[in-house]
Amino acid sequence: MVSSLGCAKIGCKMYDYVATSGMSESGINMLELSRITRNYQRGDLIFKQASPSQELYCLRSGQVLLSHTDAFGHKTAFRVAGPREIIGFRSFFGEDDHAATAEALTNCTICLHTRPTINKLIDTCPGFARVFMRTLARDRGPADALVLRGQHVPVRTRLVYLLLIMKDRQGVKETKGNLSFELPVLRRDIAALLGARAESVTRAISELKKDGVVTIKNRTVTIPSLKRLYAETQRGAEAKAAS
Amino acid sequence: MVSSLGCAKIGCKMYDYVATSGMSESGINMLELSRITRNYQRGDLIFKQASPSQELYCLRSGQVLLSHTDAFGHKTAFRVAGPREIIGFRSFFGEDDHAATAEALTNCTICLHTRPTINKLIDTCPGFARVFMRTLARDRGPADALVLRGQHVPVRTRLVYLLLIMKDRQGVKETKGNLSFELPVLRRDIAALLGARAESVTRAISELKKDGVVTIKNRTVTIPSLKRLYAETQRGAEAKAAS
DNA sequence: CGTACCGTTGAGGTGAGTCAAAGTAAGTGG
DNA sequence: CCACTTACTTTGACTCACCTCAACGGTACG
Repeated sequence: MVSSLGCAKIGCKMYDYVATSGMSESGINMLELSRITRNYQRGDLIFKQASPSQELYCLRSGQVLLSHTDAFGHKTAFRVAGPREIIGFRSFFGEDDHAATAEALTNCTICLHTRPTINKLIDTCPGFARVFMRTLARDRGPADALVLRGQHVPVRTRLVYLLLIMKDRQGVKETKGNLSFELPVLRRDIAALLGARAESVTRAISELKKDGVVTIKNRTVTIPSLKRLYAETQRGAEAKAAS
Repeated sequence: MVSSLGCAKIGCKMYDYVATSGMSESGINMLELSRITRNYQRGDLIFKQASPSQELYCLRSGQVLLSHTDAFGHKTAFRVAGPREIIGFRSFFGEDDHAATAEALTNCTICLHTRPTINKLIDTCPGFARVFMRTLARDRGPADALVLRGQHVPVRTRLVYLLLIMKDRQGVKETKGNLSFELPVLRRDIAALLGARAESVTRAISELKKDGVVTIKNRTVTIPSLKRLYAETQRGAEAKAAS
């Protein structure tokens, strides 16, 4: 079993929420008492699309891929969650079955919080509800990657956007002027995030490499010039102002 | 000026929320006192992308198109709101600038609710917060139309989905076995909803007509067989089960 | 009767999907 | 340590749905 350190000690998001919502010790104790900690192996399903949503999941370590499979059997990924992020909240508060599948990209440790506890927290502290409303409102859910999936933007550009997002989420190393970081996902997952096929991702990668914008070797991304990467973003964007 | 009937009398959504959240008269009075009613003409902007979000808008009559314009100047519509629907709540609770533009498709009457009132309602009644959290969680926002914009689904099929959604939202008439209803939007808006171009929509429409699935003349949609229309939905969906 | 907007139709180009096959990396068991 | 399996990645050839551009028809309104 995992260490029994409290949420406070490990910098858990739920703890932050309870704390910033101006709640006393009692709220934190409530969380601690009902918290369930689980470990997942790489590849494990944390929850599955269309299964009932019972808990709120709070990542302590590891990475999780959230994806949605439509009626046509097409898988679209819309979020990569990391430590200190909460997942499953949309279905939880929507009181709906899970709209997405969560899969462990790496080994993960996750805290589960049950409905009675969360409801009690909401009832006793309006601030807590307010913080969560903010989270819900800001999370675009499957739309998070709206840019990433707009058909009018070429795969190459969408990939660049994704890299810029990933860069800020993953640990970035700097070696002799080059930034580099590790991708937490496979080609096929990148494809799912971009709404493209793995082959197209490969082609976009080799194009970007050819043009010296970024190099992606296996899981390692190397950026010679961040400026150059940002410039890529503007490709074909002579921004015809909207009506 | 518009009639001063209370929200209760006109079946306003906000009133429902306050009522079902088990709140007393006081909550409803609070709403009534601070409510501002406005009229908009067809084509008017109700709020604009990137402008600060100050109020919650509750439609009393008319139809509103919600759309988002990306950095490339591409407009994507993601929702058509009608009477008794609330708009602008995502930015309101996200405490962000508006992520979308709301435009009146027809003449509209809309109630505005200000932040202090809403906050007070949340603070005094956890049930009210809970109801709104449910709304926020269930609203996919710009992703609502995820199916409608999946590139892997042909425009023709996406259009059929849209028609099925519209059918349930608009008043449907039945004349000698044929269902028919009015589209509240222009071709260009349909295109924005589908993530396609107006020309492609036209082509899809004429194809569907040729195959006798639906007829769309100007704004009037005629459906000879609902069964046939649903069947259209399955086009090319030999559902290769996802991995 | 012109202006303006919407809708339709046609011709042409292309980005990305599909299919198929070869190359590479990683784990397993003898 | 090496064959063998399995999974992931890359490359190439082909096809097609949709975009783009451009012209034309229809309807409303001054």
